[in-house]
Amino acid sequence: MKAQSLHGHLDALLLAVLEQGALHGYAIIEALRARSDGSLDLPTGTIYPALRRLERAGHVISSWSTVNGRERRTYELTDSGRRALAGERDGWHRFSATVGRFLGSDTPPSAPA
Amino acid sequence: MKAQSLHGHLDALLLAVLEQGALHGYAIIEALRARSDGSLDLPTGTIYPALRRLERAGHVISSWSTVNGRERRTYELTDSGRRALAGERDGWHRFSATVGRFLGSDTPPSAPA
DNA sequence: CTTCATGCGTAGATAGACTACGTGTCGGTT
DNA sequence: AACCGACACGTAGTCTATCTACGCATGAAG
Repeated sequence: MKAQSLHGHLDALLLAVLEQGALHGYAIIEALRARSDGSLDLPTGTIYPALRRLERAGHVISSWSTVNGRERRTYELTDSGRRALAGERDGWHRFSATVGRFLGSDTPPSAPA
Repeated sequence: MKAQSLHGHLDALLLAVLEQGALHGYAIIEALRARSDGSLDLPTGTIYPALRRLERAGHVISSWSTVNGRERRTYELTDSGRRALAGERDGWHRFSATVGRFLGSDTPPSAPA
């Protein structure tokens, strides 16, 4: 999948993966890849700047730790981030409903949690 | 809605509106606005270049006509365009399913045609 | 005659993700 | 011991697609 199409929806995805628990950058990339069956294989040059944007915006906070001699920066959602996520979720639903109206809204209902 | 988020999906939308019949540029804009309840209000500077892209790609063909002393350029889907639309549709479904898996895939099923 | 809706079009700005680098550790292979 | 791949972070510059802001022209309405 062309991640090109992610334009404007990446922040929402990042907030969403962090909703289920704090992760460090590399793990976020793997989480996105895993939960999308490999469709979303985003390069570090996309993820790290995005995370810093989110941190500057106050939606996440980061903290360093050392694991196996490797420096990790772990990101965690803030309250502001949780609110932002709710907004992004809403925006996504409106967006996908609108586009779906043109391209066929029959998105096969993937099994919910 | 920020049309910003359309990035990469605009061509699909254009092909989709043309699927139901040939239209000229201005009418395409109105069709998008109408069928989206005003959510998609795209400026001419977005539409016209996009249509020319599609024409260069062979997905649409245009023809001039004069109506009420006004020059109109009417666009029509080609076979290639129809095939492209099928692909875009497929791509959209995969995309929205993937993103939906993270943001909640519960897109309310809007009534089909 | 001025203004608004219709209708086409281009040039330059802007935004957001991408490519291509660069740094360093750890573990396994040769 | 040298090397290479996985882990883990990060930045600079490019690229693509949409947007903003124009410009031109006709017809109808005030």
